[in-house]
Amino acid sequence: MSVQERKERERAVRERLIVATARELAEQQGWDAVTTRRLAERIEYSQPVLYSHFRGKREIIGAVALEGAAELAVALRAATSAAAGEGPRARVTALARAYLDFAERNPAVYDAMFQLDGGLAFAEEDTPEPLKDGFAALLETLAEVAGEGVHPGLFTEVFWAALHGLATLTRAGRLPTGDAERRAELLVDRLAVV
Amino acid sequence: MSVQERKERERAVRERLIVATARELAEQQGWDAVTTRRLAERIEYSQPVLYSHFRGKREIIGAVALEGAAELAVALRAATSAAAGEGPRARVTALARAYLDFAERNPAVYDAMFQLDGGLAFAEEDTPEPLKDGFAALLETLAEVAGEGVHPGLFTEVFWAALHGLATLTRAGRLPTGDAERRAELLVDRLAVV
DNA sequence: ATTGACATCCTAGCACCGCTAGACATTCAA
DNA sequence: TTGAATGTCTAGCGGTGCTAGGATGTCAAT
Repeated sequence: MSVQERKERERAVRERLIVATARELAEQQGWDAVTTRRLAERIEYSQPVLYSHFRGKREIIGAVALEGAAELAVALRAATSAAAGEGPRARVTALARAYLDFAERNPAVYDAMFQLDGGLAFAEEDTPEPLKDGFAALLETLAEVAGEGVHPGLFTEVFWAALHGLATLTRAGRLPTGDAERRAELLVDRLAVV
Repeated sequence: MSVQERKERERAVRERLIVATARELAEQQGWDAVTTRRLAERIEYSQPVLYSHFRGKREIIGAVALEGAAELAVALRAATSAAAGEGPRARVTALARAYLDFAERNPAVYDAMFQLDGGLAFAEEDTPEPLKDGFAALLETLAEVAGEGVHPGLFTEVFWAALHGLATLTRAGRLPTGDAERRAELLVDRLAVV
């Protein structure tokens, strides 16, 4: 059965290549430039090969989104644990900064996660693990500043929504550039109960 | 010169028809369904007529966005002035509710304003008047709860971003349905200084 | 009234999109 | 050696935004 195993391995490699290439292309030229033709050309296969791995373009976006969610969770935990000894206030600030930083550095991935339709289920039973984990990473740090009598999950949702709003409006040019840091500080000041 | 005036009037009418039809179609079936062919068919003209009014589809989206911004400003002012005698806290709550309500009732228009590319300039010198006015409507009510030493404009940006995050994440199914009201209350409780 | 210039509008078509049917080659078990 | 199964490709479908160029109508000047 070694032959079959090798084939499966090669298939898995190619699938990762597709996702990585889609992501790269999206970061370089935006998601509009990620067409099945261009993507196929870049991986040096024909278009139908894409459809032997994914049901369609939307699933490819979904795959990039999952990859991004896992990375975001890692980045958030890295930031908060780096500020572990500095009290909840500093941890929340670090969390917010890390979140906004991720959105700014990986705009296409961020879009795949929250802006585009990747066919993923959110806030439901069959929500993929990386997405739940990303939310969990937020919850871990935010739970301790939710305040008395406030449900930590609800508080996390609100905090997350605020960060998401800042991230998207900033990047879409809807907010003046330059004050990003001050806005983040104000948000943490007000929302977090320390 | 009356003939020419009549023609200009008719042109203006047709332009409004295009925008209204695009909006209607978008609200009924989503922006994906708003193709130049379908739009042309609905207004009972051929496709090229659209391009004698707008440079392209993006400008049509932009026109819908401007219309929406004006309506949003009206809705926000109506809500706050209805709660005029109830203190700042009640006014801000009414404002937040009105904003989220508008986003929920007019999803396609909201998308045109903040999600899609309508080719509009935001937060710049040549920002169209309706957009500035929409922000102004927020600012009027929020300025009095910005808190000491906090720039009202900056505070409004943060508050707006939070509302925007709630609106988009809720509608995209990224947040559990049903708790929308509690999230809005929490947001007002924390952000507004009363 | 006729003519010519101008404005208006439509038909037809471009290049591109996501996606798929069916032909072709290759690989493997009988 | 052969037949089936697997893998990949070419070619094409119906759709998209957008536009060139021709047809039609309207007007002022003769």
